[in-house]
Amino acid sequence: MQLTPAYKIIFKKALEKSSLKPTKQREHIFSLILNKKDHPTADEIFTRSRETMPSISLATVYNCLETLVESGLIRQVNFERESTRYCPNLKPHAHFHCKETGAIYDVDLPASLFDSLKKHLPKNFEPEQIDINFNGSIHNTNNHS
Amino acid sequence: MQLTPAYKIIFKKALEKSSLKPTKQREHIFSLILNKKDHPTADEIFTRSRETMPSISLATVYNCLETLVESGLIRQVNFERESTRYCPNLKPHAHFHCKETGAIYDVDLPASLFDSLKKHLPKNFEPEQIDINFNGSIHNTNNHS
DNA sequence: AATTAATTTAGAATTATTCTAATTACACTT
DNA sequence: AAGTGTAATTAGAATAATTCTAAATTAATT
Repeated sequence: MQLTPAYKIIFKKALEKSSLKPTKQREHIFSLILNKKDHPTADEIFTRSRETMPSISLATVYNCLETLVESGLIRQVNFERESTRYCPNLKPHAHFHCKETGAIYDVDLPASLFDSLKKHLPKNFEPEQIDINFNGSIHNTNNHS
Repeated sequence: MQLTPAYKIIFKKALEKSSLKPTKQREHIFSLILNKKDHPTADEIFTRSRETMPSISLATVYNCLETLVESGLIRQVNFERESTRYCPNLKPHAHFHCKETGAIYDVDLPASLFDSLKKHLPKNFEPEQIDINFNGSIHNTNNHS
């Protein structure tokens, strides 16, 4: 679980911009989220972290996730009131939540779509973030003969 | 806190479609949400309910809200992991959450926008619901001279 | 090495929601 | 009208994700 040199620089810069320190724990958690691009919960991240960093605590996982989000390195994803999930994809995209399996999929969207959404807001509404969440199921498209 | 005759019919039909009973408590909570179009939490609804129906319990409020949502009479709105809020607006719309005041505003959107969103899904993804949430602040547009 | 500030840690506390089991209400039969 | 059965309501306990607290550790700086 290692950051590539390129990501290591991004990581350090993003934290230093808010005068936060690039600690072992923060780097560990960031690399973990980057390298397995599902959308893990804090608790899943905690469990995975312990495999290679057995001394890390759950509180630290929560703390690190918070700082990574604040620094803009990862995003939070919420579906209903399920546990918050974390996502390293910073491109404009939506999420699809399969109600059967619980899996979450990224859905890339053109930036223009986000722009046309914004046009429907009153002029004095200043959105900072737009979350688009689909909820549904995934059909099986197997060919039965 | 009374339902209009027209809404009373809608209410009964929606529940009976799922063979649920149009009870006093369910009607009370539905009318409460309809008549004050903010986006109250279960606990706020509980408090307001007790003013005119002091014997109602919090569990009943949760139960009723669940059945109203299932029957399609109201919608749930979630922001991050804040308490779930409830919304009687069934037209296609998004929500804007003011991070300063916590207030939630309905933002009407043309159905066509939801359609173009759906076009970006893989063909076998079947969305049942689409939630669009803006998070941000509201600028003051006063004229200072 | 001493000082300071930030970070991590373990465990307690919080809070929204769900669960459980008992009671009540109501429609339908006798 | 009394009895039966099913659904709904109720109070309070239980759950689970997250936050808080206070102490311990780490790292940077004098």
